[in-house]
Order: sequence, then C-alpha cells, then structure tokens
Amino acid sequence: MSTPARGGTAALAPRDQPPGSRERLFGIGVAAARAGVSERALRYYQQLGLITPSGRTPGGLRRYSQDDLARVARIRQLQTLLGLNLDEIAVVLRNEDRLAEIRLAYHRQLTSDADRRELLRESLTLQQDLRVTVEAKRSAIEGFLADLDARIARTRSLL
Amino acid sequence: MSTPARGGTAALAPRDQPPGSRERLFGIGVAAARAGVSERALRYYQQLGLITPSGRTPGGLRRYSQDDLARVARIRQLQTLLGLNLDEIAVVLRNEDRLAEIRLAYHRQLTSDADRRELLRESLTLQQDLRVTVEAKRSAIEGFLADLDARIARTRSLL
DNA sequence: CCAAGACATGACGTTAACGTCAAGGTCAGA
DNA sequence: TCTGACCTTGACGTTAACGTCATGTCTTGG
Repeated sequence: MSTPARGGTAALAPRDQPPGSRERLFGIGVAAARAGVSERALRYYQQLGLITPSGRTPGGLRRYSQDDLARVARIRQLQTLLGLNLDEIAVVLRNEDRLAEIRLAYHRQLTSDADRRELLRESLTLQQDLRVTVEAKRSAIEGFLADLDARIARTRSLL
Repeated sequence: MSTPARGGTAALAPRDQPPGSRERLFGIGVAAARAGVSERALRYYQQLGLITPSGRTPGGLRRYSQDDLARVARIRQLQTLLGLNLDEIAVVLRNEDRLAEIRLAYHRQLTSDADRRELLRESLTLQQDLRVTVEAKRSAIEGFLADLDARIARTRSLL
C-alpha cells in the first residue's frame, strides 16, 4: 500500500470542490453529529453497502456530502418509521438508486429503450410493494389512534 | 416450595370454569399458535411481567384465556406498529391495567373519591403521552406515503 | 515542522428478544 | 395403569445493530 502521491495523476481523482457547486464535505465526526447517529453506525452502514461517503481525502479519511447525510436520514426513517432492518433497507435503497440511474440514462439515452422500460417496470413494482406495506401500516396506526382516542374519551368521562 | 394441596383451602383459588361463562383455556402450545408467537416468547413475556396466564393446572401447566391472547396481540401491536421495546410496552400495559382496576373500583366504590381522581388523572396523562407519539408517527407515515406516491407517479410518467 | 485532535482499521463486547437443548414432570386416552 | 404428546425450569446459544477499546495514521493550526 503506497500512499498515492497528491497531485500526481489526478485525472480520475474526485475533485475536492467542483468549482461551480460549492459542495461542503464533512468529516465523519461532523457528519455523524448532523445525522444524529454515531460514527460507528456510519461505518457500519458503509460496511453493509448502504452508503459510501462521496469522497476520501488522499490520506483515506471519509468525506460526507449533503446527499450522503440525506441518505443517512432516509435509512433512519426506514428503520424507525417502518421498522425495516438494514438488509431490507438495502433493497429499498438499491431500488431507489437504480431509478435515479434510469432517470439519468433516460435523458442521455445511454441504454436501449427496451432495457429502460424493463428496469422501469421492475422499479415500479418494488415501489408499489413498498407502498402496500406502508399503506397497511398507516391504516393500522389510524385504527390504533382511533381506539386510543376512544379510551381517552372514556377516561375523561370518568372525571 | 411445597406443591399446594389441590382442593385444600380453595376459597381464593381462581375457579377453573366459572359455571356461567364457558371460558376456554389453552395450553401454551395452542396459545402460542393462535397468537402467532413462539412458546418461548410467551414465557419470556411472562418473565418480564407483561402477561400472566390466567390459570395453571394443578400440575403447573400454563393455561391461557382469550383475554390473555388479546393481551399478547396487544403486545405484538405495540411492538411492530409503534416500535416500542418490551420495557416500554410494560409501562403502557401497566397503565391500561390500572385504568381497568379504576373502572372496577369506580363502580364498587372501593377507593376514596380523591384517590380515584388522582389515579385517573395520572392514567389520562400517560394515555395522552402515548397519543402524542402515535400521532407523530401517523403524520410521519402520511408524509412518507405522499412522497412515495409522488415517486410512483414520476416513475409512471416515464413509461 | 510538530503537537493535538480527528480518523482508520481491526477485534472483541453488549443488549434485546428470543432460539435451542437437556433433563425431567404432567396429562389424556387406550 | 401406562404411554406418548405436551409441558416445566434452567442454562446456554444466536442475531442484529451497534459500543468500545487498541493501535496506528492524517490533518491542521501555531
């Protein structure tokens, strides 16, 4: 493992700041704080393939972008709101990633028309599956809440 | 620990079947199957004080009633729907139990008026706390669903 | 250039919520 | 009465999602 020479063959190296869009990047400490999770959690998510920091310093330190933080928020949302485990979350995220790719390919016409339609259908199905479970959860919660309100009303009536 | 003599001083022992209401009782195997959980889970819930089978055979085998099964269902609901852990669930259940007791005491006037009002207020507060968290969850899920629907619409529009 | 944080990569520890196995008791029916 | 299915308690195992070191590296202000 040789430390890559800084400024050497920088052709493919991810630029630190694309001059136009001033993308602020954070170290793992700040990123974790902003995302409301631990550094360990961020490394763990990465280990499971849920996120990859959008950059590394030449020395190997992780650099997180705003989008990365949004992704972490999404993970937490799927975790706490829907109760999915990290493996299930990986599936959802992979699907969303593919959709984003398809959207790009759609504009640049990099893939064949048939391929895109195929991928689109597949993604749509996955999204609809997710929708079904979420909808079920919603109605269940609604029932729970109605029940709870009834209990509260009964309790109030005793006062 | 002496095995309690069967048929001894049975004055306070829970009757097996109150002659009027034909309460069917189940062994732990059937109970677990009906509740959709494992036998181990039932024993574990009992260990944590979440449920107590409403009876035991003279030999010590657990007997679960319909109400017990409903209670297990409630546990599962709080677990999967709200994401509470078993300790938090214990709090909720204890509160609900107390409310039920209060209702009984209310009719039979076993406690002082002041005591009952005090307990009622306390229970009401707990219920309202729960309501707040549930309501938060509901609106969060609603937002999630709206967002998901928007994504689905966008995906559809690409087809 | 150099010290003080911040960070990287293992590797082992922890907690909740059970799973599983062992060594026996209990019960209902033939 | 006796067998086979069901059940008991106790103890140890398991899995997910991290927590917590230990040890060495990177980065940055002075």
